[in-house]
Amino acid sequence: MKKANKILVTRLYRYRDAIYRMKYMGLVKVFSENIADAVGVTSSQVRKDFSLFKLSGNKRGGYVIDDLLKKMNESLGKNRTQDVIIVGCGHIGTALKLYKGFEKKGIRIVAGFDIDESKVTRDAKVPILPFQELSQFIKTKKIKIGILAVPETAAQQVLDQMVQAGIEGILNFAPMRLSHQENVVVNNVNLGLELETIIYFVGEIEKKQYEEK
Amino acid sequence: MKKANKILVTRLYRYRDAIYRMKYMGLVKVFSENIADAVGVTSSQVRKDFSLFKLSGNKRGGYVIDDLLKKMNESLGKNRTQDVIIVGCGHIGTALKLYKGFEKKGIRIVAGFDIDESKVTRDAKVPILPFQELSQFIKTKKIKIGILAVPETAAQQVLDQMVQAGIEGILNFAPMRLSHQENVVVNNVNLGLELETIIYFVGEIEKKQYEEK
DNA sequence: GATATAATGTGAATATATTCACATATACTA
DNA sequence: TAGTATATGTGAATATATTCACATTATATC
Repeated sequence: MKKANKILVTRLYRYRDAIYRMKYMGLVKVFSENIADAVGVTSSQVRKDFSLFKLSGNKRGGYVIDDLLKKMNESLGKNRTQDVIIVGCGHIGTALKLYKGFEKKGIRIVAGFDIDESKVTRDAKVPILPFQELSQFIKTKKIKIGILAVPETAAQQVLDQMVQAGIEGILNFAPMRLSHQENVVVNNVNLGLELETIIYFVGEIEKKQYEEK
Repeated sequence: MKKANKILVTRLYRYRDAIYRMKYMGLVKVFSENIADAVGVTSSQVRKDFSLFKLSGNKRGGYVIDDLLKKMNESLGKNRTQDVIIVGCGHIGTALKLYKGFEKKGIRIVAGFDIDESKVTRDAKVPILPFQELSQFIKTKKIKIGILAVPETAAQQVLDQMVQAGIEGILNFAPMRLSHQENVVVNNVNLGLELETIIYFVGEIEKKQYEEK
């Protein structure tokens, strides 16, 4: 388990998801090649990644799924549910608040926050609270992870406030890089950028196909 | 403009966004270091990337923003708006349908599709149409790009159908790798995975800080 | 106009990531 | 139980990506 860089860790979570899917299909054993196929990498990549994370199997026998998942869960952490808040309850924030995919990963959205008082719903199962209560909530409930889904113009300021209150990891949907100390983890989801690059490469492929004719 | 790999192209779009922001702030000239700071890379990375894309400036003088943007737009394409459809109008699909950030990038959502007939809204500005009309719509309107926001279990099948009808680029929100021919471009947005990796690295940082004490 | 300064542009050097290839161990077969 | 086939695990080799460093040249100054 050497330098655990982001790309490596991301792949390991992908492997785990794929292996869970295989388990639910009834499989008991897997080979590195099965995992590789499911995730779209080479089998030696899988074995090398496993090696770096001290995940071992049986020579000739592949990996016993239950054992492997147990070890992966130890390394990657799946012991307890993580409480997460959403800051900004516009379209994206609200969609994430209702997104069903987090639960099975042990991620629980515990509250939303919005500056628009008319959006406040204190009694909902997952309440939306006024923005003024954000810092206090983070401190009191010791929230460490937040989703940032506010308008671009407010994003940096809100991030600073969240970090100030104790947030240590942020998933940012504002389409720009936000500055932060290096002891804060920030992942960015930039939807416009994702589409733009798709459009670019579709154009390149079409260009190439045209040239081939 | 050699091997235009994804990571390089993505950075270039980021540079462009940052440069537009600087332009709107009233700047006329930029240096590689300004761009680097805005995007969070080194200045030599910026210059190297520019070099690969045949984007040049003036020695000692930096880059004239308007000239640079013109050249970037030629390389990266921003001549015409791109029509995009959304398949699956659940929480995420609907949020994307309403997302304001696409427009300024020349991306126009022209329709949503859903298997649930009760969601159909033919007369809306951006209509939601029944899933049965998807293939015909793609063919008739020559749609090339689609956002896939259907449940995990349906994703592969729907992707195949979209590609069959003529889609060449897909932004996939289902949390798994989908198989496709290599002349189809697929980008994945895996929200659970993003949060998981944040949680992982927050844990690592906390562990490290604990050990330091 | 001459000189000093500062930024680009890019090969070369370095760092990082992936793949190769094979010794090793284990499961299966007969 | 001996023999064979096959998958792992990992150093070494390769490929890819980033950074260095400096020659070059435009701008600013005097």
